[in-house]
Amino acid sequence: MPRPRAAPRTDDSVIGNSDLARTFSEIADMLDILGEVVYKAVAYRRVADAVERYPDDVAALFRHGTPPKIPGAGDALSAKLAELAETGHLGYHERLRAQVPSGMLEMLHVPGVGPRTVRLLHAALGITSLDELRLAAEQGQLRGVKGLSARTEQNVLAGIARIAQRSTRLLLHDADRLVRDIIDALRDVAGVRRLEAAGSLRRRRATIGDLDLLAAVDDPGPLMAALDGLPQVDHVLAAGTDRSSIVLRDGPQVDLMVCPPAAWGSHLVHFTGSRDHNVALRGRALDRGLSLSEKGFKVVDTGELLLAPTEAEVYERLDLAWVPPELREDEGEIAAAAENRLPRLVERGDVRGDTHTHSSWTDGVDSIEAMARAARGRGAEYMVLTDHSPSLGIAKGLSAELVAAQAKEIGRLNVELAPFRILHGTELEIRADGALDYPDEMLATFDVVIASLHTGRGQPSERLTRRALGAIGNPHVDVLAHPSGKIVNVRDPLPLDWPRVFAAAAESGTLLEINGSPRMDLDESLARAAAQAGARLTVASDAHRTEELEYLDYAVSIARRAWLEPDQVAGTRSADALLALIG
DNA sequence: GCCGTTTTCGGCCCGACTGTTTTCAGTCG
Repeated sequence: MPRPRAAPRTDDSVIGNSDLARTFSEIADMLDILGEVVYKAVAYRRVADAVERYPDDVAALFRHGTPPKIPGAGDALSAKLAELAETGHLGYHERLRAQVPSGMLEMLHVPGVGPRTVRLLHAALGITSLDELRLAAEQGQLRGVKGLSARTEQNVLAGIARIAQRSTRLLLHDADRLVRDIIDALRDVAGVRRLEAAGSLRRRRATIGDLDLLAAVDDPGPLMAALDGLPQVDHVLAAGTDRSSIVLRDGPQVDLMVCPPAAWGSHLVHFTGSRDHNVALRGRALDRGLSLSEKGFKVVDTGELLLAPTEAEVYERLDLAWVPPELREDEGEIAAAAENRLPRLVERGDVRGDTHTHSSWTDGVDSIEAMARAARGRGAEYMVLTDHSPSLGIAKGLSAELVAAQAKEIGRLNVELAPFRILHGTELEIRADGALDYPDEMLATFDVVIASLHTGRGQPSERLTRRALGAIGNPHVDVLAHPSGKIVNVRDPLPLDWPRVFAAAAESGTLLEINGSPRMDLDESLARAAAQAGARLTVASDAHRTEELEYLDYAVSIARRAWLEPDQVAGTRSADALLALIG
């Protein structure tokens, strides 16, 4: 399962964070298949997660003699990280690979097939790959293995067929739409008191695996029946009294959990996750003589069950402040909640203007006026219109003459739409050679200049970094837009040297954009690192049509996951204060 | 393999559902 993307490799590193994480994760799977004590695999997975989310290049830090403190890595795993970082190889990993072919790791992806089953299939039938497994199931060989049946064969074949469908995770934007439709269809079913999205959707992760729903009901029967009967349902995976899983025609799986209203709080905490956050909460409960599950708190000594109707009551009993869902990743939020120093996260309502929008003057669909009216309708006080500069030919970038004409049009609209304001900006191309697309005298005429890298993406890290630093260092450039250049499920991030970029942005006061379009760039780990380096950020929609102005909400979600407070986000200011800030 | 305001050894989070089973292990979230 993809996680928040890690820092990309820099030029002098031989192995990136995601490569390190993948190796450790593979070791964990192999240990499981070999039947090692489970906690060993747990330890490798914990370190894999931590490395994946680490904001700096872990291997480079090892090579520079300043090894980072990775949570969960003791002497043994730190030594293995060091070996991998310095040589690009890990002897231990290679020895395990000799015992467990890579095909056996792929078999773990089949739903219902875990390490025990993989081991069993290998021992009984010599199966070492997904293809061999499919063949054996098709030929009816699995039913001959003790503990397996003809039914297992069907499940395995169905599972293998589903693997291809589920290869990419849902973009948050699409998941929202699917869940909204399902909730609308089920909300009025008899006996449903509450119905909400939970899981990674509620935590507002950029990509979603399964869709999780929680319902408080008087009687689960009608709701479960209604779920199974939805037109968008392809088939039912599992149906119990407390939970049900279905697969939608579009591919994603929906897990619906039901609970009595009196246990809503503990269920919502449990089903919102993340796994690591929940594990930490349950450990904290045990410290207090309580066993926490979705049902509530069980007093260990007496077995008495203490219900938690609200989330706040769950956290309160653990001596914690209520933790916003976006922070529930076991990334320091529990300690912060214990010490009452959780951030006052930026909210959608704090944001007064959008700093990146387009119109039909370049590659947008709607007129400037339509965009402005729609933004105003969504509660904005202002928007920055940032149509493209000329060298981005595909986007009909604006000549100097058209820029002047656009300024006139904006002046006219600002009279008409006052007090709403359109600030005149540009999305300025940072050319492949690092030159900027308009001369400085012309840049000085814009209210706001946001600079972007769209071309020369294949350049080495140092060259890309120097282009970004060049733009940041130009006094007329106010924002570095979608800094990593990634697009979710489509395009990998550029391998910039982030510590240098963040330091330069903090020094010059150049804002770093959090773009809420399907780019979702910066992501939360980079945005958090940027803020910790002292840089200020801005949230923006990058809308090319009025409907896309809602992307601003997604940028706010990333900002919240990055622990940002209102002051750290530029657009929480009035238009005048924003202009004063970027001076 | 990690870790310690009760611990340097003995723990390490909890429950539902499924399948093949006569009481439970494996898988999943």
